Amino acid sequence: MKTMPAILVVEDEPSIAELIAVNLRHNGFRPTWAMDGVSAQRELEAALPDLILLDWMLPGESGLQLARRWRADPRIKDIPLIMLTARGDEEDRVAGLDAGADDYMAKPFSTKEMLARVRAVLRRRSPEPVGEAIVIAGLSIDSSTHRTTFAGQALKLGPTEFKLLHHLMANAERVHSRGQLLDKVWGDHVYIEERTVDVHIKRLREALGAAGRMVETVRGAGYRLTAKPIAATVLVESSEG
Amino acid sequence: MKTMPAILVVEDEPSIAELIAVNLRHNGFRPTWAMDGVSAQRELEAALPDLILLDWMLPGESGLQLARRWRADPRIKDIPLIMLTARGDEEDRVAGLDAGADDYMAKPFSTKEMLARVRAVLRRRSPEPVGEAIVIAGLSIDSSTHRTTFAGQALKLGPTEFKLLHHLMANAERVHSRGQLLDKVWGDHVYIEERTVDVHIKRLREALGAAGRMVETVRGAGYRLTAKPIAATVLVESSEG
DNA sequence: CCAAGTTTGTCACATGAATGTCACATAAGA
DNA sequence: TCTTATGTGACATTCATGTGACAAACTTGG
Repeated sequence: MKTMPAILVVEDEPSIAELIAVNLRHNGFRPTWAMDGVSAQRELEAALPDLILLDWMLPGESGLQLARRWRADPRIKDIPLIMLTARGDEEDRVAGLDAGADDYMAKPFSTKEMLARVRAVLRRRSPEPVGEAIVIAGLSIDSSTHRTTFAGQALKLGPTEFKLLHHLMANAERVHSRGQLLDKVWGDHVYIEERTVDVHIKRLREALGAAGRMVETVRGAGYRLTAKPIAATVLVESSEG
Repeated sequence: MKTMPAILVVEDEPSIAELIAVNLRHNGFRPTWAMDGVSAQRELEAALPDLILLDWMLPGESGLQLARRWRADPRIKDIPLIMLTARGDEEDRVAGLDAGADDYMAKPFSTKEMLARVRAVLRRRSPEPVGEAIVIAGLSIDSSTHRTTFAGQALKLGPTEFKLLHHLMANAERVHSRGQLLDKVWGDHVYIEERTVDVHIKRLREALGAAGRMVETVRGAGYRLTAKPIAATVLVESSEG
């Protein structure tokens, strides 16, 4: 999960809303809560979420009416929508789908089911980008096949080493501070010791074998992947300007 | 699909059928026409289309009955099916989707809508060639005869394992996340646990016997079918002193 | 319509890989 | 030499995956 998707939960029953929100938050989502159509509308004006969970029965304007209205709004109509209803009535289901819902859940539902449906709908709306292979000085990394080779020889990398190498190769020759690497490879919101990067750099070098020398340390600055590592003892005294 | 997708139109009203066929032909499809269940069946025996447009009201066997029957036929059940109905009756819609239709269109519909739905369903449902055998490293799968062999030996696969293997072989060497497999193998309107994929991978490996090693686990990413499994992994003993 | 067999999705548990952190070793710079 | 930055081995813990069991759904053959 790259970023935490924002999810607007429109549900008048506080206990249910809380249950949903807690579970969403606990699984990498950013839930916001509206208890009726008016406040939901206000939330939508403030910021567009990645997905809407909409209760069928609401005080004031019904969920169905809300869905219909939103589907007519160009800004909102492309946001995935999952309907929640107390009854498993088939007619409701059809009406909900007709109103533009992407999916439908009958209460009571399990936490797992909710998460599965939320993830499925999000997945469907945003197909994962297909990565291309990057090749630098005989070292090749391919994110679609998830394979790494050096001089035709397959290399075995762990998930983190793979992401780390991919980032370094996608931005070769550039120096990355430990903090930048943590943000880009691990993710924005993680709290991890910066020294941990060192350990993974070591593991990466180890896994790369002979190509490990391409991962250079820039003392005081961070790490860099370069096509032409300092192999020979030709020390360049001149200060690069 | 590089070639023009074949579409079987089952519709008793000649004027409507003609309208549909003309529009399809005009937009890069190869329509064939059947005016009732019997001739539709005959068409299907002759050649399997890439998609079926099925009218709800037919003389003789109803569209619903036909759909149910076809969904029970291993050869036909994987062909995308769009139901056409005169009225926008909600119960009909549910019944149609229950019978295994991939989509549903209420007459009258616009040409644009029809083409959009046809394209959407094709895009979703058949990124893989149907009817051709795929052979990779002695492992062969034939979707037209629904047969699988390894080194000439027939293998017995369950329906899900068959689809799973077919998708993996049609996109060999590529890594598929559990979510992607759920979308592509199980279908869009299904919501199941991601871990269920693991179980079916296990069953597939079991059924494949010696070829099971071709199904590789990519930790943290998903699964992949490869022609060259890690048989003789040359581990580089890093004795860097 | 029933009964037997098959397939399917889910769970609970086992297992081994991957991860993050520390302590200490080593190298670089002043 | 002293100080600081980085390399590295070890280790506890977490996490992803493998796997057997099981009930429900479905299929098949009467």
